[in-house]
Amino acid sequence: MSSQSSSEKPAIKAPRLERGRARVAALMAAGAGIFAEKGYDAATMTEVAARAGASIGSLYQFFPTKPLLAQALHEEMLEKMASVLETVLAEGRGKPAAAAVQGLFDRFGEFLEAHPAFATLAERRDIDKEKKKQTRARLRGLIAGLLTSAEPPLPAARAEAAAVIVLHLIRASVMLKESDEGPVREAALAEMRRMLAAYFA
Amino acid sequence: MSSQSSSEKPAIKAPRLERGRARVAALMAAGAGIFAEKGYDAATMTEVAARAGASIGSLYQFFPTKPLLAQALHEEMLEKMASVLETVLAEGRGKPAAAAVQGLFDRFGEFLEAHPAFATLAERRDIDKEKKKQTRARLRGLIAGLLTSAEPPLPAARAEAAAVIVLHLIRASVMLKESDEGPVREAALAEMRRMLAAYFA
DNA sequence: GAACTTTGTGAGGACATCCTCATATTCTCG
DNA sequence: CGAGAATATGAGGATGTCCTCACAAAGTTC
Repeated sequence: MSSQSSSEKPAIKAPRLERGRARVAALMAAGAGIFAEKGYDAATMTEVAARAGASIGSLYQFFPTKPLLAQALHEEMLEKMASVLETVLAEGRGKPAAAAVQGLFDRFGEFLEAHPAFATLAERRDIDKEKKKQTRARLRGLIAGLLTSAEPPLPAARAEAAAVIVLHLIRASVMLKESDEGPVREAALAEMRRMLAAYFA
Repeated sequence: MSSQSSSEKPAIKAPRLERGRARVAALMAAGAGIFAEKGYDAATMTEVAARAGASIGSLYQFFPTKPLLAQALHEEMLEKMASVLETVLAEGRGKPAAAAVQGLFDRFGEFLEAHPAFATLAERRDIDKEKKKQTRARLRGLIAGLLTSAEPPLPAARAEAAAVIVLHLIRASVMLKESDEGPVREAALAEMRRMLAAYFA
C-alpha cells in the first residue's frame, strides 16, 4: 500500500562510520560559516565542500540538496537553543523579573554570537510557514512561563504579550552588537536595561 | 584629462520622453512589488519586465543592472521616508514625549506598509556599508532631536540611545503586523505602548 | 581474504538568470 | 516631410550554480 513507485523524497543520510561522522561535522561547520558570511543565496555548495576539505560529491552524499543542508543546520541550532532556554528557565524561577529577563538576554546573546548563521537560516523564505509559527509560539510560551513564575509574577494575561516584546528586544540587542558602533551600542544597551526596569515596576 | 578610455560605469538613465517616464514608473512599481514578494535574489529581471508590461530589453534600457534597479528603488524610498520624518518632527515638537513617539510609530508604520519592499532593499548585503551606517546615524539624529524637543525633553545624553531603541521597536511593531497572528498582535502592541509610557515617565 | 557496504572523487549535464545586440518602431523638431 | 534621437523588442550568448553519475578507495564482516 505504500511503495512510492520511483520518486523517493531526498533526505539527509546519517553517516554510519566514524569517518562519515567527522565528515558530516566538518560539512555542517563549513555550511554554518558560509551561510553566516554570505547569506543563504550567495553561499555555494562548492565553497561549503571546499571549506570542509571535502569534494562536492561527498557533500551531496550526506546532504542531497542545498535546502536540506540549511534545514539540518537550522534544526541543530533550534535544539541547542531549546537546551539554552531550559537552563535559563530553571535559573530564573522565583528571581525578580528584571533579573530573570537579564539572564535571558545574556544567554540568548551568547547563543546568537556562537551561532551567527541562525538569523540567516531562520529567515529563509522557503521554510514551512506553519512550522515557523509553531516555533515562535512555543518560544513565546516558554518565555511567558518565565515571566509568570518570576517575582513579582506578571499576570498571565499580559505575560504572552510581554514575551513577544522581550523577544524583539533580544533581537534588537543582538543586531546592536553586530552593528559595531561601539559608543552608541553601549549607551543603547544601558538605556534598554533602564526601560525594562521601568516596565517591570 | 578625464576621458575614461573605454570602461564607463553603468548608471541608470533618466527617460527624456513622456512615454519613457511612464515606462520607468511602471518598471519601478513592478520591481518594488516583486522584490517585496520574493526577496532580492529570487526576483528575476524577466518577471519585473513582464509585470510592467515591457520587454526585457526595455527594462535594461533604463536600469542596466539588477543592483542598479534595487538601488534606484531604495533611494526613492529613502527620500519618501525623509519627507515622512520631516512631517512627524514638525508635528511632534513640544508635544508630550509619549505622544510624539506614538506619532512616529503610526507614520512609520504607514510608510512601511506602503513600501513593503523597503526592508528587503535596505538589508541587501551588497550595499555600501559606510553609506548604510551614515543613513542609520542620520535617522538616529533626527529622532533624538524629536525626543529632546518633546515635553518633558529627554536629556541630550540619553536621547541618541533612546532613539536607537525606538527605531528597533518600530521595526518590531511592523514585523508584528506582518506576522498576522491577530490576537497576539493586538495584545503585544498594547503592551508596547504600556512599556513606552512607563519609560517616558 | 572475499564479498559487501560505506564513503570519496571531480568532470560535466541540465538549467536558470543576467545581460547584449542588431534591428524596428515611435517621437521630436526644424 | 525628413533626419536624427529616444524607446521597444526578444532571440540568444555568457556565465554560474545545483546536482548526477560512473567509478575508485577505504572500511566491515564472516
